Amino acid sequence: MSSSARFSGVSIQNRRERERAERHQLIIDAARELAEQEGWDAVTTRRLAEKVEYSQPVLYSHFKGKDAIVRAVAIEGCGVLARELRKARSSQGKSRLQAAAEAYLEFAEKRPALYDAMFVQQVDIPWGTDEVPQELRDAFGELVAAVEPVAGERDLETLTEVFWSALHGIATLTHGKRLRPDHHQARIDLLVRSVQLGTAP
Amino acid sequence: MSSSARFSGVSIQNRRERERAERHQLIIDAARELAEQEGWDAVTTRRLAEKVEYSQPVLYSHFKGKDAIVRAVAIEGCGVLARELRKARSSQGKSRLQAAAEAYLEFAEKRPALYDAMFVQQVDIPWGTDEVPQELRDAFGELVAAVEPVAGERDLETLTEVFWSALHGIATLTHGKRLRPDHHQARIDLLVRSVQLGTAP
DNA sequence: CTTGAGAATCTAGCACTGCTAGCGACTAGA
DNA sequence: TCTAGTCGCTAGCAGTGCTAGATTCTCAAG
Repeated sequence: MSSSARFSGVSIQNRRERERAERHQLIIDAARELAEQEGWDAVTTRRLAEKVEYSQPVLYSHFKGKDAIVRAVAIEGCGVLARELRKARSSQGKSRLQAAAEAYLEFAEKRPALYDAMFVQQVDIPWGTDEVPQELRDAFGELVAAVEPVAGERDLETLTEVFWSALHGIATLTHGKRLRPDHHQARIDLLVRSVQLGTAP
Repeated sequence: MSSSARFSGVSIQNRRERERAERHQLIIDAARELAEQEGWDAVTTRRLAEKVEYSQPVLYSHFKGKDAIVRAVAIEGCGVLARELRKARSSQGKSRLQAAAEAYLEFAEKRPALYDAMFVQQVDIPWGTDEVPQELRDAFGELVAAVEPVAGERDLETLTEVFWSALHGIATLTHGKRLRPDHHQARIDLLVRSVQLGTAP
């Protein structure tokens, strides 16, 4: 085998891998778009395959199953949420806590399908001691950073979990039309004030 | 038609209606049991029909579809939750708020399938201006009653919504293994304290 | 007691789901 | 040019929710 032939082979292999990675991303994007346009019920392997213009089995050469595709969308979504929360850090005229709460709930409201994949559908993303995806760490880290200034003597991580739970509860119950649509801002203000109040004076 | 014949006819009709009502309840109970034992994924129309020892179409003579069965289970579940919260009212040694929070989360943890039907799966139970089932009113009413003593000058219903959201968030995130299993009690205490703190001194 | 109308129930099937075995075409290296 | 081996496709399986149409059963009237 000549050196040029070997080089050519490697190059072709590289191109193949690149194309494969692109198609991998194409599937994730198509799934997210389909879900955002028509809901997760519309995301069937057949429709997804049609959207990416391949046959169904191709999906299974990239992902172990439909769940794995949803999981990939969810993890990307965590990255988006983390960036949104980071942007909110620098919003003027309100506390970090308030800004984070509003940014979080705005994300949940504007991208309900994405939010659903991330936190409502149980897609067993590793969360405990396992290898937690960086996107998740980032998102939770942003919440910790928002809570930190008001934690006072209270345990930071526990307080963040409670704050997050309240936001998550508001997000899902609002989406399910279980809370009065007006009073949305009042709930946010009340929550933020409650979390702030424990600060040591 | 003789008078006795008419009476007999009415009686038979009554018996029929009674048997029909019993079977209606049998279906709901079977669905709940199946869900609690093996999860909602296992609740298929076929397995449910087998469990009640009728064919599938019988289910559809009682309910418009599978969703309606889940909804019936969910509404009954709200009744159960309401009673649990009511029981917690009279627990000694802790505030009403604390007792309600613990009772709510214990219910969610001990009957995850039932909780899922009630508040996670979106089964569009009427909630807004429509005819809201009494069971739902009762359950939310119990939460309002628990929050009322500490509301102070804050809007009672809004504060209850926030409190409920936090409980719901903790319940679902705990179930999805998103929160640290130890620290459960710490989260409850922190939440209760935060909600209490706003009370006018 | 027989009979026939009407209700109650079941069988069988549809269109869909996630997923996969196995075939055929195409590619790349000898 | 020939031959491995990869690649993607067709076709199919077992399952889903749901329903049309046949069948069985019930019960009052004759």
